[in-house]
Amino acid sequence: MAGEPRRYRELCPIALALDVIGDRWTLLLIRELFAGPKRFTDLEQGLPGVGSSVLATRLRHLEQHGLVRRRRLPRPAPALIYELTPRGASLDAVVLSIARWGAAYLPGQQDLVSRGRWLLQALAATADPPPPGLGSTNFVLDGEESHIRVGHRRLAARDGLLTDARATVRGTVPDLYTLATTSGTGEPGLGRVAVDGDRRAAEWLLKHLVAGLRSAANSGTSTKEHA
Amino acid sequence: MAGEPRRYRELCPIALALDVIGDRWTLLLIRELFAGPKRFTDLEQGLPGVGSSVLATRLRHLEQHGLVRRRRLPRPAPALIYELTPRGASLDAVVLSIARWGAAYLPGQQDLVSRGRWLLQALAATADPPPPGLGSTNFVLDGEESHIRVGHRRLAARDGLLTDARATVRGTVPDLYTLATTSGTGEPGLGRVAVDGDRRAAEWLLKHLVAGLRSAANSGTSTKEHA
DNA sequence: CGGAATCCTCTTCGATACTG
DNA sequence: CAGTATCGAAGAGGATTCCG
Repeated sequence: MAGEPRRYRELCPIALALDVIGDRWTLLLIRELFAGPKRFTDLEQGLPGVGSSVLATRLRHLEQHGLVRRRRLPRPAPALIYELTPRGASLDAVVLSIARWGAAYLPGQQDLVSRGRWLLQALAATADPPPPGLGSTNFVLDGEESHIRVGHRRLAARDGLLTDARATVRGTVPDLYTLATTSGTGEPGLGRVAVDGDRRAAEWLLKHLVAGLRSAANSGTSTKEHA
Repeated sequence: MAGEPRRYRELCPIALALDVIGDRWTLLLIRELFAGPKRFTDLEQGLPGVGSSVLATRLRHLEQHGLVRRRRLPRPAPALIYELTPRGASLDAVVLSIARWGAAYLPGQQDLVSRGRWLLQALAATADPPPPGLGSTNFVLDGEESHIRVGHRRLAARDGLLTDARATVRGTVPDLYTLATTSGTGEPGLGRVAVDGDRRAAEWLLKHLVAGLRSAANSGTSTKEHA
């Protein structure tokens, strides 16, 4: 029995929004679903520390509010998956603005759980609109497969590999993190990551991504905070 | 003793952002500060139900992270006020995107606490960039003074009255709420609100505001949710 | 094996009371 | 006015158990 969930009861769009997406774990759960449909267990893996009970409660809440849909996959994959509805996907502006604001905290972090795709989502969120000719690229980071798709006006990071990617970048998450957050003098090139396929295309994409992240991280008025 | 605040400990800009602004009440507190500097007691009034202990904890947290600054006002006003730092003010994109997304929930609400300025913030957040010639306007709603300033590319709602406003709109919050959310056939005019000063200017501004709110509320894929 | 419900402990919240 | 102290209630975190 969850009882009535806590609400603000204010006639204010921010308060009404937070009644739906303001609970702990909710926006991170939505971050996971922006990377593609997920099973319950996938979500547990993508939200370290969440606890199955809280996750089930959040999923039910989001389903009731029409942000998430539960769907049974047809054969040959007898799995129950969760995915964003159009209303849920319309949170992209919210998720992007939070990711851009939070990018200022990315450099210099230690002792945090890391996932390749989180870093790719950060890079995609902070990137400028792609110049013509920039190509979608696959990534295998710490053995985890994901990709960055180059769309019309923005980049998007999702799970899995594309069949039509221009190149595949391989390495560890620390490798890419170092490449992205270390302000080497001039152009550090690829650092320790390796490339299959069109190396030029991968270099160009990475350069575009790193420039965007640095710009977002610096526009944070570089407050180092936390006495 | 608060102990260590709970953190996600993920190398992800969204998780790092939510470690700072994700706690209950925090974004609503920031909403209040976007309307101008506030004393502790003002904030309590603007956050019905918060409890002074939680408010003090949130303010300390935001101060430590460099989003909020505490300042002692000089004579003749021996008051301690809280205000946003530049880093705190850089949350405007986050607050705006949440307000726009949440605007879909505004129509048809009942039994909620209402404040004139919250509604003005909602209208300012969802409004399109102002056309040239649109003028700043004062509002007195349920006796509470606030205003909407017409800026370069956006509107902003704050507390208090401007000395150089084009007009003053007077009425109750339900009056303005009805005017804003009731899709009357064609143009409902001013409804029950009254205008001092340039009536044409006030009508134009209100028309602009209402159009923006309706557009934002409808782009929400009108899911009525919550069984 | 995936998808939870249950149980237990700990933290946080909300409300009231109290203090410099 | 600007908070701190306190306390019952609600929520989160973690492990285990259950069910199809």
